[in-house]
Amino acid sequence: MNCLRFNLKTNTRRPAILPHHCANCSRRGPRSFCNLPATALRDLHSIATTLNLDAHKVLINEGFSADHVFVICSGCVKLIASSPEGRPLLLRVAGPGDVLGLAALLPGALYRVTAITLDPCSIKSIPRDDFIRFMDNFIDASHATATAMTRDYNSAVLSARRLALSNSAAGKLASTLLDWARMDHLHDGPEHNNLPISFTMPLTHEELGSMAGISRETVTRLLTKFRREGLLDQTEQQMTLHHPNRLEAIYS
Amino acid sequence: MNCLRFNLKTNTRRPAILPHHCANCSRRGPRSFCNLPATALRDLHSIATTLNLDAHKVLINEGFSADHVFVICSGCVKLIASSPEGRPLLLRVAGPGDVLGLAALLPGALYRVTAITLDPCSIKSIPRDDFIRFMDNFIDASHATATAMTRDYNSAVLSARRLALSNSAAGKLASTLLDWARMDHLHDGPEHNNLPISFTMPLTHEELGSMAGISRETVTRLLTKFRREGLLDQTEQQMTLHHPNRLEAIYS
DNA sequence: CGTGATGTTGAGCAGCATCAATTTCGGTGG
DNA sequence: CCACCGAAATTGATGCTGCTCAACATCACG
Repeated sequence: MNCLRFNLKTNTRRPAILPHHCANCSRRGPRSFCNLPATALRDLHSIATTLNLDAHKVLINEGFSADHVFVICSGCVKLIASSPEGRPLLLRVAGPGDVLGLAALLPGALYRVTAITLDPCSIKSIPRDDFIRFMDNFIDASHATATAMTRDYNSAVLSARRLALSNSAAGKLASTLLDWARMDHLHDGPEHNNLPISFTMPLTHEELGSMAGISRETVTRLLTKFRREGLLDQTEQQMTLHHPNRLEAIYS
Repeated sequence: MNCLRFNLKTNTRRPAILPHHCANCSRRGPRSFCNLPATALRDLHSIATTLNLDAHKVLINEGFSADHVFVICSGCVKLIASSPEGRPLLLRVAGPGDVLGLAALLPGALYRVTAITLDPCSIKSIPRDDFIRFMDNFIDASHATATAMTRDYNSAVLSARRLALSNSAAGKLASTLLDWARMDHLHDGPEHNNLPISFTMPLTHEELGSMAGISRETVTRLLTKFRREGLLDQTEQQMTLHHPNRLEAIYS
């Protein structure tokens, strides 16, 4: 299998970062936090600082005082919960339009996760107090924040469920892949169809393992097993699940 | 060991439910959602319906359309994420002052967890639209909601971490107990002391197991092992952790 | 005193983590 | 252009942990 990480570095799907005004942003999708009225966008732009980060840089450090909120303009960021002794747990991968660091809304709170860029990123950074004022001024903004927090919460619940529900490694990996696929295709039609799903998989086996709660070697073994059984295919970073239903049915 | 569940039924610590006005509520603590100015409380009271539920009743059903927000006035409610095949995962136990069903803030969202009362409960039920209007009218209410959602999120992350970080059952159970203890003592002083912690444990071994991601029998075995090693004690529903640090150090 | 839910303890087995060796592949530098 | 390097992927062998099954004890309640 090819090396995903290095393909990423030369990937041109995400173009070079051009500083731009939020009001003219073309990357904004319907599910983006920054899908807001023009007046709110102008305010948001005025209180934000743009960061341009290389790949593999630490954006948020678990345990540090939460004083900034971040909005991803471009690039991917992985969110990790860790503890001194244990291995890291990859909670989710955030993309353009996602908001990070919402724990900062609570006075005196600490960041509960670490955020690390997967590829070069353009990210807006907003001081806590300015963001709270922004929310209080624009009801749309406060609704968008609630939406973002709900998404965070749901994805954390999915993570927990994944790790607990199935006792077999195969089941954990299968539901990790399914959760991922569905996260990318929330806008699509009916949920429980059996059509093949394609999505971008920018993670290494190690990272996938820390997302499913299993070891790197087991990820390799299971992916080859799934491929042999015709359940999925992978070329470059594109992963295709051919029989979502059959993956769903794996629990032992 | 004594039977926790049945003790609970005859437990008088939580008095019989008396309908009362939110403004005069004596149960309201500093961390309660309903720790709000009098004007907001009057509005909250006017839009809410009070439910009095017996123990072991279903309050929220996973997968159903989220159209109500709930505020717990008295009693305990367990939050469960489940899936058709797997065993249930107990995410957390909510108590007085907690808010449930915040997924209802998103239009068209579904409840992602099931909520079941552990003992007789008094719970306020608020229709989605009224709650959103309430938030928009009172900035304090919208801040309190953000606080509640952050607590939900943090507790979901803790659940996920618990299940993933340690590969041994002992580690999972230990961190479950520690998380629980700390949830009850957030207001206390420094975090990393080695003083004994006492708290109420209203769960059966089965429920503890579904919280830690281990089997009922393993819970029994480990609790007796911990007790023999002097790490904890349990009389009735009171559990005392004697050496938090030593519990913390368990990872294999 | 029967019943059902819960707690306790023991024995055996399978699945997965772990360790170890090898391959593949991009990038780098001569 | 080739040799080297390091990161990631792959494959095999082995040991141990905790799940499962099973039998029994205990308790609350009707």
